This record gives sequence, structure tokens and C-alpha cells, in this order.
Amino acid sequence: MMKETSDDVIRRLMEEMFNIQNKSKEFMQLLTHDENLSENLVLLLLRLKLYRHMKVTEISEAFMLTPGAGTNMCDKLEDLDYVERIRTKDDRRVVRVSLTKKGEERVEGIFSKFSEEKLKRMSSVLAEINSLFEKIAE
Amino acid sequence: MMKETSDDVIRRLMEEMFNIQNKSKEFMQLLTHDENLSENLVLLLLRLKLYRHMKVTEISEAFMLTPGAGTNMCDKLEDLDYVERIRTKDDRRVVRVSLTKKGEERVEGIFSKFSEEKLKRMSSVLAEINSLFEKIAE
DNA sequence: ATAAATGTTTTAATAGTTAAAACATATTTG
DNA sequence: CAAATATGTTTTAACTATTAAAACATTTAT
Repeated sequence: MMKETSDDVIRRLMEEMFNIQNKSKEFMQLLTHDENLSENLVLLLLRLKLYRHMKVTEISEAFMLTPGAGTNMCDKLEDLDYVERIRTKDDRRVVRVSLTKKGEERVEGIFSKFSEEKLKRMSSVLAEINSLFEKIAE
Repeated sequence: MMKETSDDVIRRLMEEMFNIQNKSKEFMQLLTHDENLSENLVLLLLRLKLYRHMKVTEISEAFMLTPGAGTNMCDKLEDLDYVERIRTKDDRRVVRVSLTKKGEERVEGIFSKFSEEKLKRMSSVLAEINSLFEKIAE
């Protein structure tokens, strides 16, 4: 049996990488296709569902974008009436972005394709994947 | 103990999703940061290492881009002398894109930060993650 | 030969991104 | 308190990447 060269190791690693890349792309598209919004805009709607409201700064950090780009995404969703901006009373510099009624409904629509059982199964598999990812960093 | 509402299920799923999104982004950046090339260009170099050569069509499919965008990526890497294009003899419409010597070295540089042990560990964890991803589709 | 199909490149228009400056408000400190 | 500094958001202008469509080259089928 041949010894594995360092080239082989790298090739094997890349094969796994590309596989994961494809599969997670597919998974994303399972959720975001046929919504006629860019992937990031859909993901922003989902994040707003999860966190209930976010500052523009938080949004741009979450997507690793400049504040300007964050503002831009919010503008688009605001034009569609999916989100609203409210300047907070305590610190009037900050803008809280949150889903409107229409935005909430849109998010529900995204998940209504799946049964509750299916959603539960998905999240438990994703949890396992997460704990594996922890091990890579080590 | 409270029953989990369908809203809770969705929130849990999204938490896992975003976690994975962040972690795989971090992992990608482990490889691609401080290379002064866009992420896709680095990934193209890696794919070329793995497959040895690709057609422009294959490249644009792999990255889900239009053929024009594929040509564009190749142009950039060609300008940097990392890849070369060779029209194949049997079918002179097709162009085989492959790494030059300089491109090979560049790819080696990307992985030289890691010990062989580390690379092996990474790919076995990635393999596990892959098999978990299979289970989501079901 | 002609028509249809395939693979790549070019082009012009568009969309997305950025860095920097501008603006508004808060907090700190001399 | 006033001035300086820090924080959060928006605007702007320049730049980059992407697309759709057409053009081009070659091959395969009729």
C-alpha cells in the first residue's frame, strides 16, 4: 500500500471542502429560491425573526459588510414594507430595525413548505454539524 | 414544562443555521484571508489543484455563474500567471484551464500554514460533517 | 452543404460593494 | 459647562462583479 503524499492529503481535504460548500449552498437554496430576494436579504429577514430587532451596525457585522451596505439592505426591505426602522428613545443615534406584519408573514411563508417534524429533524442534524465544526478550530 | 411552539422550532433551526454559516465563513477565511485574492479566485485555484484542469463551462457551473463570469475569473488568474489556457486538439472549441508552476506554488503556500497532521484531522472532521449533511436532504 | 448544437469571449448595462465624509447624538473630561 | 472624543447611521462617488445578449468559433447531425 502506497504512502499518502502531502498532495493527497490536500486533495482529500479539498474534496471534503467542496462537498460541504455544495451541500450548504443547496440547503440555503432550499430556503431562499423562489423567494425573489437575494440570499442575503432572505437571511436578514430570518435574523430579524430570530433576534426580533437589530441595529444597523449589528446587521453589517453579522454579514461582514460595511455600515453603508447594511443601510442599503435595510432600505430595500423597507421599500418592500418588510421591515421598519424605529429610532430608540434612550439613544436617538441608534435605529432599531424590525419586521413589520408583512415581513413576519413573509418569513412564515418561507418555512411553511416544511412540516414541523421535518424542521425539528433539520435542526437536530444542524446542531450535530455545529459541534463538529467546533472541533476543526482546535 | 411548556410545549415548544412552532415559532420556537423555527427559531432553534435558524440559530443552528446561523452558527454554521458563521463557522464555515470563519473556516473559509482561515484559508483565504491574507491571500489578496477574492474568495472565489482562491477557491478556483484550489479546484484546479484538485481536478488538474477544468473547462470554462465547468468553472462557471461550479460557482453557479454565467459563462461570461467564468471567463472573467480566468482572465484575472491568467493576468497573474497562475493559470494557463490551452485549447484542446480534439475539440478546438473547448479551453482547458490549468495551474501554471506559479499557480501550483501559490496553492502550496495556502496550505503550508498547516501541519500535515492538522490537515488530516481537518479532512476527517469535514468528512463527518458531509455525511451529516446527507441526512438533512432525506 | 446546411442547420443546429456546443463552448468561449465580448459588450454594455446593472447591481452590489466599499471607503470616506457628513451628519446626528452621546459620553467623557478638563 | 464647553470642548473633545466616541458611537451609530446615512450619503456619496468610485469601483468591482455580474448578468444577458450577441458575436464568434468550432463541431455534430441531417
